[in-house]
Amino acid sequence: MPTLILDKRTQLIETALSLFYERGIHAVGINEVLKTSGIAKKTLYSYFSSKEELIAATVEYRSRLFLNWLQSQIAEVDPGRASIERIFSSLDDWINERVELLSPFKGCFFINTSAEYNRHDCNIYGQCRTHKQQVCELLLQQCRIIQSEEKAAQSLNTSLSLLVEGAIVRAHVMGDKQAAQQAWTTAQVLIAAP
Amino acid sequence: MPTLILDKRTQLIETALSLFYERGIHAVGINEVLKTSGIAKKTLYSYFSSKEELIAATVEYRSRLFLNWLQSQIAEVDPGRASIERIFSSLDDWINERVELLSPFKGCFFINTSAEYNRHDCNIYGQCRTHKQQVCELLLQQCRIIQSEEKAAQSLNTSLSLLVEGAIVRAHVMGDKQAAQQAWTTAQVLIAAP
DNA sequence: ACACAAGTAGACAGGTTGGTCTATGTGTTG
DNA sequence: CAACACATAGACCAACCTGTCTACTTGTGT
Repeated sequence: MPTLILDKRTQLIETALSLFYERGIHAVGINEVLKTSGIAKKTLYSYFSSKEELIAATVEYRSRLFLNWLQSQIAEVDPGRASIERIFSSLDDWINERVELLSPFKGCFFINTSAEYNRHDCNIYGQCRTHKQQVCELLLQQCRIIQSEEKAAQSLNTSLSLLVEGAIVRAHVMGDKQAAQQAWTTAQVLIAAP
Repeated sequence: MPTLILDKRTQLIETALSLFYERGIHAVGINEVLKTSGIAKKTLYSYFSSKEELIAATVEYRSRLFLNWLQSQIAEVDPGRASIERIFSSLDDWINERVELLSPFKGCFFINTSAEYNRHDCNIYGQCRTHKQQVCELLLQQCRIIQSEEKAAQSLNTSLSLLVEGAIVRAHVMGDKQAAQQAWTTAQVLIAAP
């Protein structure tokens, strides 16, 4: 039964994600993932050839989860300015743990993972980079709508991306739970600027 | 000879910092710090009662190093706008590895460390938070000079802090080496805004 | 010359790691 | 019922972890 096969695999990934996100990847051993999920070691190693592979699958899973969630948020409002506002308000929801899917808030999983895996030839690091680029691309689409000139759109995109990343970091490291709101206040100035 | 005593201690901290910053804290064992520094295990445990204590000392050391460096950069120019510009250009120097003292660039040590130690009752996490607040305070002093109204100064301060943190993250995770320059371009809009 | 402080080298203990492997159970299918 | 794929439990291995401890070396001050 293929659904059952996927279930075990998914259970492992979800358990691993939850533990990795909460405490960091190196701090969590395979045995703890197994004990928490109630799955046998042999089963894990039938789906993943190593811990590294489980990590890669976990990062991939989180990336899809996050992008799908963000996209669904944008889909609820008009493209352009309203979507950008929604991105910041969604960020606020995430930071203040109003999104069950992403709770509890422990900063950005990809920033955190990049801290532990930052060698340029490491593909986990590459996955983190790709994820951030995808989020950035999503934002760029909205910038293009309110800035017809491509150069201006890209410039706005970068500025807004800086604010988004900054908000996540301030919220996590400094405990600034209003970071996303302040980021949006700042963003409005940039959008209004000539 | 007290200077010699300090030397061994400092050597350990500097070696640990270099390894921790490059590869993450959990990924580096005590034995590797010892082998790299050429110092005996017994000596380490005469200065620090545990790895945790060495980590704490390492975070403290990096915090002082970074703050002193940043302060010395600001001291070279006029207070106010020029100092803020200098902060962003120093950030650019750091990211692009023109500051030997801080090389090689591997993102922010405190963001990275927060990813591995994020429990609220963990004092290492507290150290990271304190460091960020100190950097922010340094920036606030400059904001106060160009914004006489306290509320406006704080608002500008937060906005600039978001850009600074965002630049560090974009540079590290996305490999955007121009992040600091773009952050400054954005900052100028905010400083000029009414 | 001798005591002493501070260093080195590294064995060792007890625990954890990632990963392999054997033995056993279970549920579906022919 | 028999065969099969898939699961579990957990022993086991070699490597590594933090931290302790013994034994030896060095340099300095009196």
